[in-house]
Amino acid sequence: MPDNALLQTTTTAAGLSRYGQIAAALQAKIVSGAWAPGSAIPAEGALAKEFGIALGTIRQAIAVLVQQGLLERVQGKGTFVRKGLTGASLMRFFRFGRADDAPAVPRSEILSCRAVRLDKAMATRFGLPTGARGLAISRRRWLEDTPRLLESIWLPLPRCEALQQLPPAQWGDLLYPLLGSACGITVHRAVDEVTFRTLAADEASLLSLPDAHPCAVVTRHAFDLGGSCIEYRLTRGDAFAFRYTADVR
Amino acid sequence: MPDNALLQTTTTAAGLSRYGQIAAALQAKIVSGAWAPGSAIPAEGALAKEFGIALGTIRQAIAVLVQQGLLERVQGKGTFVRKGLTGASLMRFFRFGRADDAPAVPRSEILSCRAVRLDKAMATRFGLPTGARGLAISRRRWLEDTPRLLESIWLPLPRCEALQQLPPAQWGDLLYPLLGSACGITVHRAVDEVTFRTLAADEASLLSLPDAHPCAVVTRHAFDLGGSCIEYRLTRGDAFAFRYTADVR
DNA sequence: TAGTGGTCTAGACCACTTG
DNA sequence: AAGTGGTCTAGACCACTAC
Repeated sequence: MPDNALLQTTTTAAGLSRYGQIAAALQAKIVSGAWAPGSAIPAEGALAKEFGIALGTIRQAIAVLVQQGLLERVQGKGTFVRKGLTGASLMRFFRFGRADDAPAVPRSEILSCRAVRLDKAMATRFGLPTGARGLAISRRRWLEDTPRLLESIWLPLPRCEALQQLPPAQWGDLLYPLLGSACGITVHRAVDEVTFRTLAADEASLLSLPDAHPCAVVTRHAFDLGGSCIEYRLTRGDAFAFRYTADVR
Repeated sequence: MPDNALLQTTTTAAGLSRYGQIAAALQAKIVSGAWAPGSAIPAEGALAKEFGIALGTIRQAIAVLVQQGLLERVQGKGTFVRKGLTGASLMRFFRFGRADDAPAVPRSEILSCRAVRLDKAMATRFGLPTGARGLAISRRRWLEDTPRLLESIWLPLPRCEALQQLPPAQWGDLLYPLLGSACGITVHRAVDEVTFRTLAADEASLLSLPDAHPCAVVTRHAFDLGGSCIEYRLTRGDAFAFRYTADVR
């Protein structure tokens, strides 16, 4: 079918290759929720037929989204929409306890949770106007009988309204699964920045550490499937328990 | 050519797909130095003919090595063997100076350099027997007129012998390019581990910081193209200048 | 103009998973 | 046995880089 060759010329039409356009179409399906996290997408053959393209091309489009972490291929079973982050991953920065084999989920204690007005910096992160409403949460996390981490969390309020209806006692230990079930938000990506300072008096007392003790501060921006920021979090923990491994190239 | 279909059955023969085998062959060319860093490898068509396979298959093999960071494709020009790391990348952990726009290369001051016997842990890293010879280097790094980092570096000695012939004054500020030019070693990958502690008295004085000041410690294992460890490095710097960004998923 | 990698096709068979 | 993704082929044209 030599006519198809002409279609390739459309390459520059949308400023994107054919498989790029299709990848965008598939991504829209995922972001919109038409294809739910954890579910299988149609088979390659079916998609190829639907879009009127060759198998190799749809495979290339899928490869793009696999690379982005939106899809996951499983031999013989199908291609699946990836579930979001669990949120337990913050513990990767700290090694409490004696052995390094226990990346357990710390118990969460909600210290406070209230609606606030967001200042300019915070509102900008969420793509909201200054003064927009948000949820400010203060949380302490325990490992066995020791307080280990202090967290300050901000969430955009129109989107996370459902959280306010639920009593904090029913939140459980992980925020992200809760955001999924209560608010329908899938946390797909996060950017963590690590810095270092000393603890203020109130922080130190909450963590049972001496005043001015060194602490590591992890500042997290979390994003949903569409790339919008849906959480800003500040986590503080004992600097001497900090340990992180980075692979270069 | 239906006979080629039978060749696919060879898949399990070597426990590797055809493109996997070819990727391994290409990798051997790179690791052995037959294809030098920075040079172009033969064109896809030439390679396909040489191995007697289709274009798509050789492309898949090349894609594997691109993913591994060994090759780099440039549209219209060719496929090139990537040059190794420059080594300047350790500064990504620290933000000295007022603005965050100056990732300058700090000046290197060699404090000491001598041949030593490697203890068990160090020798094991280099794949050498306990007691093998190594080079122990102590280095201080300056930004403008301020000492910023303290480095302890260990290198395996049969391989890095050429360094001993060169007076440290001629080493320059970067170790990896030196390893390349003097010893023919390409540093392809490194693993950095970050922890925090306080400075010992001698360290503090060398860095013009108060005794017991908090410091970040970066422990680096560097590897050559063949995956052998060829450097162990311990870098210490002011914890309050530490800043690192990690992308999750 | 020639050479390179980038995109796309149409169809084949292989390997894995499920019923 | 049927369905899915994984591998491979043979050949076409497109887009970029050089000379």
